[in-house]
Amino acid sequence: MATGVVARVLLDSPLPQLDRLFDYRVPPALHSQARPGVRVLVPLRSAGRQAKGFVVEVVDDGEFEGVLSELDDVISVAPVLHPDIYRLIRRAADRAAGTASDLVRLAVPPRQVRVEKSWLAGDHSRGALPVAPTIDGYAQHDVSSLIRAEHTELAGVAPATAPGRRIALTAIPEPTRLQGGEWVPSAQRTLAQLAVATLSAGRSAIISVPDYRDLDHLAACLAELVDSEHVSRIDASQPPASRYRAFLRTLDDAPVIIIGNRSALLAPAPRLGLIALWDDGDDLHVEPHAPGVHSRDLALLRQEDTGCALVLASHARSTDVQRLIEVGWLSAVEPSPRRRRRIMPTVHQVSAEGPAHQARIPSSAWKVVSEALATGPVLVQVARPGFAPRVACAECGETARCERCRGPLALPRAGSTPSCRWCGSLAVGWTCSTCDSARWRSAGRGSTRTADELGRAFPGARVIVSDGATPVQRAPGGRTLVVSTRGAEPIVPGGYSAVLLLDGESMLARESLRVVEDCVRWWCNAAALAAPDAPVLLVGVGGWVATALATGRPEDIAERELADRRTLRFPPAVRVAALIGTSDAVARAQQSLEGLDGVDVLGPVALDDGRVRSIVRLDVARGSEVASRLKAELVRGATTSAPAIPGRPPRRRVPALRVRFDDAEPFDDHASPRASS
DNA sequence: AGCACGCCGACT
DNA sequence: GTCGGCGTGCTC
Repeated sequence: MATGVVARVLLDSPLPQLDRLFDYRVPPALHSQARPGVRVLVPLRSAGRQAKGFVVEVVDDGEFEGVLSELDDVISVAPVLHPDIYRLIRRAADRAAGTASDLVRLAVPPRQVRVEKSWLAGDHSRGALPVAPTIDGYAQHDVSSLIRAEHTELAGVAPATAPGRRIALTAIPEPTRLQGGEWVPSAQRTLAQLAVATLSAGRSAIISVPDYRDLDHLAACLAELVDSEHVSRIDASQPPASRYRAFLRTLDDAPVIIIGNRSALLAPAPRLGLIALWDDGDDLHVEPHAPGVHSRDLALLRQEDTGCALVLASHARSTDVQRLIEVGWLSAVEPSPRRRRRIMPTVHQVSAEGPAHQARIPSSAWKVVSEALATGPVLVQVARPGFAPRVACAECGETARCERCRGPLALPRAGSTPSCRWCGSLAVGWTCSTCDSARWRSAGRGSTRTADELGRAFPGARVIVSDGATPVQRAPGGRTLVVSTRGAEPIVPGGYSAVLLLDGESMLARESLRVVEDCVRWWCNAAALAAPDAPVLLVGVGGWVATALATGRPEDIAERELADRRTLRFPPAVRVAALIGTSDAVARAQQSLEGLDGVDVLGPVALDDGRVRSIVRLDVARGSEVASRLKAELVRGATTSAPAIPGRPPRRRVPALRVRFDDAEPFDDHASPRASS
């Protein structure tokens, strides 16, 4: 039916039953302002009740057959939800049985009126684009074709079929020096060069990295290649005003380099030419809020939408990337000439006596470290922060547990009172629950205890401790031992003269689906901070993993891990969806999936809060079907309240059903009492 | 979320 | 015969 100008509006509401477009008539006074992307105010259900929303499209003819209400107002003419971004968000939400508005929250930062006004009034012209830099360390035909391919796309090559435009890039495993003297990981410089090359071709680039240290390195690399007016930094840590300003800048017509973490992938980049993702195996790439999308998925979807180039770069390949390579979606690109970092396994044969014995360092490693210390700093990677990661009863040897919450106790520093790793409470007057003894002893070694021991083993060396709570950004050169927990390793000028990966055994002992690939990633990332020919030693790990590392072929590990997961039907060989809720709701959700090929369900198992959990495993090809059926169950669960049992529970406040896609945690099999939160 | 509609029990 | 309880369902 002809209804005049109609705005199709996405409501700003987390309710799954409102997660679709609503049609509103646009009154003539608002015709010029009600453009796609603007924030609007609309009536909902009854006059007087208003909801906020975003205009997704403006059409002459709505789809809705009934009587249309009128748009109440246009909040601002800034087109903050770009139609391309809406489409991306819609696809990402549908893949994960989530709502579009959950993702809009990530994509569009909270409005800042002053910032917006000055942007609307401002001048959006930019200076000249930079010239294309060379991309160091890679064969020109490998990487430059990424950028050049953009022009063939304009000539009409179908984006999804053009070959060689989606690559898994193995990063150069060594630090590099910028002109200003600052040292950064080579990987960050490569990504910056790729982005600037893209910009010089008149196209935007997005680079997403997991943490703020990567982001700072990236910003430093870009600073010497391109004027800051061409760079926009999108991350949630900045103050609201600058965050909104950086976001609005990506709405301009001029191409821009967008750097940031997860939400950078949802920034509206004009003429997008490149998406690059650093270290996709890092779980900081998983959005903690519902529906928990992974940056890698956003990158893949957006690449498909736009036909831009895609680079997934890392030192150690994730099984997810391995899968994409094996199905032919990505092609692997290596530095040229090949730079392989060999990580040498060291038999855990502790010296019989002397300071190395005290520090529990194998004698061969002790020799390497003492020699390396003469030429520069040495990195020692350990598994855990603090002094002792575990406290045990001195009588019976049982792990000491918190008397309040049963969490394990740890010793934050030498001589301190043990405290609970879960609730943090101090274990004053602790007694063993097994044998009633009041005496405890520390067990295991954390970063500070290792540092103490190493300081004694290598007299005269300066010892620096870096961990997640107090990370050290840069350590000085010279005779320095840097003891660091994984992920907190500082970069040093010229690279470390040796790297010692000390707690391989205990890191691998963790019960998790992804232990092996996580450990390999941590080790390879630490190894990449070493000087080019410096020795890298791994203590306490043998077998096929050690062989692959010793030959400098970590991708063999990804390949084998993926093969194992295929036989076991574990992710990423299949997708998974966790169903959590009342046993009724979970059972109904399972029923809704009956009759689908390539779908099986594990569970339900009871959780400790009375709810149950099932794990749905599905072939990758079944994704949209399973997600849409589960979404329908979520809508039903939110719409109809559960059949009230005449017994106890009168009204439930928690949602009856929660669905979470592609979360490996259910397979991790560590029954932590915190799982309920 | 809010808010209206409707069906059932207790009231003037 | 009618008032109002809250369970049920819809929102352009």
